[in-house]
Amino acid sequence: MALAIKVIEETFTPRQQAVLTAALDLLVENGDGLTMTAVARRASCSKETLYKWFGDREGLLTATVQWQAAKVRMPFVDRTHLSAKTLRSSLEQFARDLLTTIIGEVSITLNRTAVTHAAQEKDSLGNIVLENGPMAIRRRLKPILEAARDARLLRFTSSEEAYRSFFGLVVRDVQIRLLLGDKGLTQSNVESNVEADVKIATDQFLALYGAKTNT
Amino acid sequence: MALAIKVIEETFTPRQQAVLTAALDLLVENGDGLTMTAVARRASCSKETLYKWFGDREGLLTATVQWQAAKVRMPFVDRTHLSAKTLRSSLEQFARDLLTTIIGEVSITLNRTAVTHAAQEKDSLGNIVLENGPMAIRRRLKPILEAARDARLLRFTSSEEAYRSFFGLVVRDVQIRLLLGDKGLTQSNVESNVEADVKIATDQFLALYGAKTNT
DNA sequence: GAGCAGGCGTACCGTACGGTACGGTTCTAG
DNA sequence: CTAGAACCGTACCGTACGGTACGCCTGCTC
Repeated sequence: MALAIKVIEETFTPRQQAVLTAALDLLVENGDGLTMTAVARRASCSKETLYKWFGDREGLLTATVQWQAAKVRMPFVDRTHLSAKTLRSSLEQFARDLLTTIIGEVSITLNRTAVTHAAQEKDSLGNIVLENGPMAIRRRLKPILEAARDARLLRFTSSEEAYRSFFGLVVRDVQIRLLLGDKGLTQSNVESNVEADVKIATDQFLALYGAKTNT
Repeated sequence: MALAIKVIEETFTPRQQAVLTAALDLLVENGDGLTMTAVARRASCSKETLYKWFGDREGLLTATVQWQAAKVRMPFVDRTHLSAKTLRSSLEQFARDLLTTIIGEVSITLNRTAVTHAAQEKDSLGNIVLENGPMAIRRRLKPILEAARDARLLRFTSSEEAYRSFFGLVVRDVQIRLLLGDKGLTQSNVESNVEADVKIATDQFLALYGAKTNT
């Protein structure tokens, strides 16, 4: 809980951000096998500086993931006047953002790195990614859903369940396949289908949870 | 393609299977950081034997994942006489198997290992997991769906789309959260909800794709 | 200009681990 | 009984990498 708030406070000097960018680039290129030496060389700084700024490799990695993950910004959705139409477009917006984020190379890298670390009892990176990924969306989406329910546009008993259904309908098997390196799922391949998938997912979600007047 | 067939052929002596079991145990315990020395010690064999049998670390890992992933067996579903009732129970069975597999410690470990390797341009493990996970389910489920469509029990244009919706409705955000080490999602926590989730997912899928007579 | 802080580059250290070599032991074949 | 294969245990080698130390340069302050 303190984490999400802390992230926003966390500020880095431009030079430090340049270092983090280099680290992220290497992460995208070589996966978790990034070397302190490599980062130092890429960022044209000394290893000593890296250790001074970030403590150790883990710290550098955490800073990189944190800094990058916090960049994922969800667009603000107008909640004041909800209609069937604005609700649909809001949902589509959410679906679109979720999908485009998930299929991005940076997101894939961050998720892979976090998964790798979760396999070693180090769940800090996993928590960061969770907090800035699924949980962030959940925090944003649930109020909308509940407002829509109050406005009799949606029907459900548990907003948690509704959120998770939405997530599933949007993400499907795309994320896990990308994480596993499925070559049948190139980025451009998925990208070109985003709009259609967004439409389908939204339609399906509304079919399941929309009040009768919605189609 | 040749891979899926090869897997079945692949046979290991009991002794070798004991070694693979040891390797899997260490994988579950320590994540991908398993050491050849550790495997040798755990399995009471010499490193030289490991290298003789599996070539190198990569080979041992591949053999372990392959051997374990192939153990995931989907129950056979009767396709001969489909009714609304048998269709529903088949779908529930699929959902149940998918969920229980995904939340298992072994599955989590295998997926994490494969994801880790996919981050290093080594996608062989990812392919194995994909082939024995999502793809295996898809291969099994799609014929059922198509048979159900022919029997006027389901309605869809693309069986691929229908399958992916089913997958999404069942898995939702459970797998990615487990892979990321979400502590709010303990195994027992999820386990106790499997039946309820299976029911919900099946209901939702039938609501979306069932012919009108189905509820 | 002297002193000093920040930071670059490089050399260095220790260790962990993949991979190999080798001696000793058990089992099987003939 | 002997030869040899299979395999265990362990010692060993080379390297890669995390982390530290140090020399040097730059720029800033008084």
